[in-house]
Amino acid sequence: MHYLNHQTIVFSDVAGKGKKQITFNQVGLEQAFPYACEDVIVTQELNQVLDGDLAQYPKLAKLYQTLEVPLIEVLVRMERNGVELDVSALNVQQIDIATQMKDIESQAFELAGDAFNLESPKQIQQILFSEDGLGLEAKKKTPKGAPSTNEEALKLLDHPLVDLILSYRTLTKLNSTYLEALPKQIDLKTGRLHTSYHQAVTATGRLSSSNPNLQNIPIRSEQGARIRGAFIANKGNVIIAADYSQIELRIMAHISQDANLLEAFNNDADVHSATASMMFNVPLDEVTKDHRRNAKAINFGLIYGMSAFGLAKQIDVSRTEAKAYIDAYFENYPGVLSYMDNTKEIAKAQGYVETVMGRRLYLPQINAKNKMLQQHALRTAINAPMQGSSADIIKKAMLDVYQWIGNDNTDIKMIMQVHDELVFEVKASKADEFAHKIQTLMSDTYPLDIPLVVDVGIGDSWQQAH
DNA sequence: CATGTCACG
DNA sequence: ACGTACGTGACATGA
Repeated sequence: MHYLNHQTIVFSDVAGKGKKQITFNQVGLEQAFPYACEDVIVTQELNQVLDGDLAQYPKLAKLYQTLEVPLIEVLVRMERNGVELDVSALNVQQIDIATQMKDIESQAFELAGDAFNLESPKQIQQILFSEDGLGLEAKKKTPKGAPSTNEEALKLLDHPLVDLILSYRTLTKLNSTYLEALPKQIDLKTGRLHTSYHQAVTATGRLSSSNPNLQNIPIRSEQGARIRGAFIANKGNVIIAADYSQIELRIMAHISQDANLLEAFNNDADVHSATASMMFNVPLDEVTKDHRRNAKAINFGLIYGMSAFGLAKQIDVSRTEAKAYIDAYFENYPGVLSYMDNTKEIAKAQGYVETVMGRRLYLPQINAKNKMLQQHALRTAINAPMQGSSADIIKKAMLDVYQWIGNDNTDIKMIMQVHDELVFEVKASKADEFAHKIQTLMSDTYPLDIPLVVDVGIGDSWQQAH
């Protein structure tokens, strides 16, 4: 509509939608024919228009032609490879979890004095906050103004029921999103799980993954790690997982050229400890866990374009203290401060920011009069070059690794990408050799002038690789 | 279909 | 007075 002033027939027009949707092979020819032909024609006409537009931006055209277009083949290969799932392990875990859920449920009903749906925020809200219920004081509201029952809000309450609710939530989340859903999505022909990667969804240049989303497989909790452990290699093979260490902070060091940050990475230091040592003015061997935890929160905050408020909330200190931490940081990393300021100025002046490979993110709200919208755009301006450059670099690595692997290699397959991590299924007897080669290819620092560290793990499950 | 919540990097 | 650290996708509820 925008480029061709033409309204296309959409898929739901010919196949219906929702539960009543039919598959395309059930659509009659008289309907399928114009839809399918129009798709081809429109694609070709769009290509002409967009190719012309892109030619106005030589740097972007090059990024498109040398990075994004060649990557398509790699993504296709990865989608078709798929990954094997240990369904019986998931079934065993599901029985465990079902037992725990029943247990929690009966305890919760007893405390509440009545049965209720533990998965309904509305009912939880009634139980906890209404006069008929426990009459607790709600500390937080949802965007719509209702009392919030999310984890952050519930942790502020002092009542045994909230722990039960939170535990129940964790279990149902894992059960419905992974334990129940994943086995159903196994392809009957290949016996494996095949995701779809989306190359043109995110604002920053990252990929996304859906049906199923293989980029949010649990890892952080114990039960979660057990689910990840059910992603296995085919018989005779092992999983190799290779991930970039602190890639976004390294990119920040590269772009800002801050002397202290560069030095930390050039010496292969533990960056959070190094930050803590500088900020709190203590020798490296006197950095406590608390120092390091706070420094780590600051480092993450920097990547996200933090405010004193946001940092305060994250590490549970007053806004004044948070502000003091931020000031201490910038005193020691002045290059980072000027980078942040420069980025915001550039964003305001040109209306977009760039990654290391020249990918652009346009920020139409950057000069908005509505301060909230503008501030959001400013934070995005800070974050996008780091998140986006990281995406550039791993995409480049995927091309390099794929070129080495070749299209039809049965000894090694690239099977997943999780933003800063590549996962492979490799012949067990060649695991060490391949791990080393992958590490070498991914460690190529182009276009950064700072070392990139790649952690490589070999195991017979994805879990063991971590 | 909107809302709330929560899984990941 | 409100909202407030980036980017995603999936699920259940309930209108």
